[in-house]
Amino acid sequence: MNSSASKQRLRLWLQLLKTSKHIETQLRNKLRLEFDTTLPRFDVMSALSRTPSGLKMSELSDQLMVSNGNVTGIIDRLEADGQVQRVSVDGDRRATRVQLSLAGTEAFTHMAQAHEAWVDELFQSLDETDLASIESSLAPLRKTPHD
Amino acid sequence: MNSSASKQRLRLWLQLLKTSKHIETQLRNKLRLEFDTTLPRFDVMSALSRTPSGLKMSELSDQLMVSNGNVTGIIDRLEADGQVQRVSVDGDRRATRVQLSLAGTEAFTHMAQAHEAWVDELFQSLDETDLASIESSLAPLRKTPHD
DNA sequence: CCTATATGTTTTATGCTTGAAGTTTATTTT
DNA sequence: AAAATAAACTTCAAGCATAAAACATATAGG
Repeated sequence: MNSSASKQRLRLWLQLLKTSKHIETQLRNKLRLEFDTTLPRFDVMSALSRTPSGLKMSELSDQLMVSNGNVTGIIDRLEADGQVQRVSVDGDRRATRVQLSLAGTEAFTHMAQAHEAWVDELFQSLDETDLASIESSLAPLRKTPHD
Repeated sequence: MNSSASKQRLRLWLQLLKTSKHIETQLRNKLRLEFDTTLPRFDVMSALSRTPSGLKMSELSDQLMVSNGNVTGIIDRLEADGQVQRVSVDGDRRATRVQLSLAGTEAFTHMAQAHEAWVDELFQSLDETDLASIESSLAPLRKTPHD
């Protein structure tokens, strides 16, 4: 029962969480002030922008790691605002594919540019060595142990 | 405009976020299944447990980095369940101090023990060198640049 | 076939979260 | 001391989030 390593892991987790929250807060504020939008909406649009042909609802919730019902709500609102559209998937009448509309693509292009610059600034303190080392340390954390 | 470092920072941010979300999901599930509680409730109780004399509402929202109104709601529910109690602060009738009740302290003791073990397991892949190096890299991210 | 089971999405109930506005009490300014 | 300002909470409206149930369509197995 290596209690000291255990405590240190716990402390790292709390710091990881706190850091994420801090960055999220910064980005949320900027998105609201400069583009009058929210982080969840931005995240959804970002995922969609990487696949112009669109993503199924379930693919969206997988990628964003949020529940299905959650995605339904966000897409409902984005669709009402004309930023995305639901199109039917042929060959499967259960599924829906969601894609950015023209307006959505246009809006996202501007936001993405600003967003990248904000992140760049927030992460200024890290040089390429730090980046690579943290990335490689984080990767195994996303694998569930022993299964 | 060092675009490559900028892209790498963005990628790190997305991975940081994804990692936090993954860990949070694991912990949330275990808290629900084993203790029938939620992560926000656990976080509040954890903060309170570190200061038996209690914390003011504003101290809680500072520490947890959530809004005031949010804390009000969580404390309302915890209080209704007898896990915490609001006590008045003498010398300032605006403020409230919140502290764990006897039942809350008892419940938290069990949860904290399990929680530490879960985190220890989720972070197994990191040894003390990794832990120290990540901790020191993360710290500057929580300082707002130039101010 | 046709029943069972699995998949894709939405709905429902409840709780979390935010930002802004409101209330009450303290502190500062004039 | 009165008026302005600030601080500590709570309330409110809207959106985000989850888990579980419901619904609709697909895919298998007998």
